[in-house]
Amino acid sequence: MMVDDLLDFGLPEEGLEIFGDRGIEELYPPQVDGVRSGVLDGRNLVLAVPTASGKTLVSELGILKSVFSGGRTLYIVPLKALAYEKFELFKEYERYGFNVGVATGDYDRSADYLSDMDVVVTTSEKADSMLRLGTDWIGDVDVVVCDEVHLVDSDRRGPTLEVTLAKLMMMNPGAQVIALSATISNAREIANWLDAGLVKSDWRPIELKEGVVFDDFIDFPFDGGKEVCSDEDDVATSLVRDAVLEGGQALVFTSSRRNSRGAAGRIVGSLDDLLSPMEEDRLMELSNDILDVDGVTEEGERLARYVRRGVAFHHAGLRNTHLRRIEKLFSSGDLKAICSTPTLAWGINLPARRVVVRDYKRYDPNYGMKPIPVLDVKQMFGRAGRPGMDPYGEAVLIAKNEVERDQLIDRYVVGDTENITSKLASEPALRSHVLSTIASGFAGSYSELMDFIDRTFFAVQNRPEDIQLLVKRVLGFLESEGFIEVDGFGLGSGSGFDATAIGKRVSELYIDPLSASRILERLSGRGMESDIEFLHMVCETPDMDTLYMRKSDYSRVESFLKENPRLKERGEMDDWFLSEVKTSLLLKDWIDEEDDGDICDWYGVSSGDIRRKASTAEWLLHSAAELSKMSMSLYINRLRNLQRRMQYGVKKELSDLVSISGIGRVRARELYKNGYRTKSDLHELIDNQSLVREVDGVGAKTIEKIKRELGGNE
DNA sequence: AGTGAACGTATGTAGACAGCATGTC
DNA sequence: CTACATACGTTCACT
Repeated sequence: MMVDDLLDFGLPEEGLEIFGDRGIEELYPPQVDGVRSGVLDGRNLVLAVPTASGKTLVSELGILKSVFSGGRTLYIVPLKALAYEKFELFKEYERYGFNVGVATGDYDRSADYLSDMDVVVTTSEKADSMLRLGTDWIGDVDVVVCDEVHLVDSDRRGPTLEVTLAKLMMMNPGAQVIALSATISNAREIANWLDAGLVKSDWRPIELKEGVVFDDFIDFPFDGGKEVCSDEDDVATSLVRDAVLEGGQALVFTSSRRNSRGAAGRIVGSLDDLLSPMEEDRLMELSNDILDVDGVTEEGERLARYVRRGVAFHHAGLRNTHLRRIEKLFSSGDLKAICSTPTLAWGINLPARRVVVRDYKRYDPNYGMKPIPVLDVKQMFGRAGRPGMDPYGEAVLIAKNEVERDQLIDRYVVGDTENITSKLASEPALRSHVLSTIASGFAGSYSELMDFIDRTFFAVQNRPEDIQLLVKRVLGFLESEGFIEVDGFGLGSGSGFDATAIGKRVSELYIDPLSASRILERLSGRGMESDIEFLHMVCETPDMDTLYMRKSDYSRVESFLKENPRLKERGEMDDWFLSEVKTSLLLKDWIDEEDDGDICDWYGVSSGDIRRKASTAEWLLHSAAELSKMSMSLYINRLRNLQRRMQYGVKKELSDLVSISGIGRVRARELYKNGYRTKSDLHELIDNQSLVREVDGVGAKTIEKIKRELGGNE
């Protein structure tokens, strides 16, 4: 089917232009199936097809059809980075007078602003949050697109996705639902849930050879085999060099951050003779950019050193700027190889000629090393082959012997993916979503609550009765904590309920009700004195992921506790408590302006981890301050103060300086050292440019920026 | 004494969403 | 039901 033919199916003519501009003439087979299943007639659709086989376009057919007749679309994705990526894509529509917006936790726009948008791209949590806040326009949506629906399978985030979809469908009964999924075996079940047609296909726009390597030979069960040119003693390195020799790039997936650095370290050097002088010059430049952002930590320095030679590692501990930069450098072809933890498999599309899954096992504290799900490996495999650039893609696992090779082929190449299952029956998920369902008025009684649960994916796979016991327990918890009020005596099927003011606020703040109850308990207690006690309050909350206790951490943490008996009283001396304390100490060092490199060394974390922990802490400190306000606690100012320091990682005395854009913890400290302690002190600096040189890290450009900001404000 | 291969042992382990008010180095 | 790769320390042969 050609794009032009879509007119017959009801696509507005302008839609043709959009696709035409992208150079699309003919539809892929799964896309044709989507059309035949009625995307353009507003029918619900589940599209279970491999990555990069044109899923987005099918959803766009529904979106364009709707939007051209005055409709509104909500497009839900699992990652912030994906939200921005889709946002950029849909911006093309603005040419036709449509408004496109993004809403994520850190790129937030007012509900008012978003209500003028025809297409809003958002994460599932942000969508959930907007529902909790009672955002008006969300009840006026005509198309709901859910990208990567198979993530309802995820323990932590799946429940949010299914609850949010269920609510959106209840609020917008007439809306078209388009769900995009990886090829999962029980896609039919998802389709049943969403009352949708199903298109399932393994078709790919570019040939993908999947296989297993052993003894310098890749066995592609469906595509013969291939000798690997192995002049390296490390298999992964040989595979990478081999791919680069053929003019391609390679992605190597590893099971841990350390392994990703290690694998990259072994590849570095094996590509030197394959880089042109021009490429070397460019890489040198890019490497220096990386040092500019983070030249302080050992890891940042190492990353820069590797990038100089065409290789990078990639994992969630790196700073966001580094991650985005590495991704960009790989798609531009400057980098030849990336060694990555599973982040890259689920993030933005970053195709490579060859994908090497070096580690197919991942550590699980309950079991030891455990083979990862087939879906995860398929997701990594799916990154092989750049459409239009590579003749084909190759994806391989590495085996250490023949037996393992055959096992790997059976399981990961020939085998089916696992079924996905609802994780809604997990207590942490349930207490949060039950509260929000009540607080936002979706359910005012037990029977309404169960009616709602009946609309979730959980109810498709289980009898709702199976969740009742758990729901009752959760309701009991919410009532006893004062987050909801229940009519009458006891919980019966006839009982009605409503959220209390504080329960409503907890739901809006988007924190786990258990976090809220812990915080409220601390705030009502007597005499919190030192910063560390507030920081620990935040770290003992289930919303904070605490740090792992290394052997070498015990002495440090235990001796701190010895000097702080008040803190020591708060818990048993078990690993759980100690890791809370360790995390609190990291946060304390952050707001005491300790050096990045030192913090990384002391706590065994990466530089991006510090910021991620700090930002979670800031959110929780903000929530604590809000709860404090409602419960008349004495600590509001204290919490606000800490929140502010947490945001920038500074001591109190810098808070004035740091509020100026362009000035962060480092520059603020430099300015302070040079006698500029407040905004008004800075006017002197601006008026007397010759003094600028005295302050490290503050150049003419920054001064210019400060000038503009201060001039505007005063 | 210095170097370094070869072997033994201790160690640590993936990811990333949310509020709020505006902008890192 | 199910533990790996790696960094670091020690030993010992050889210059």
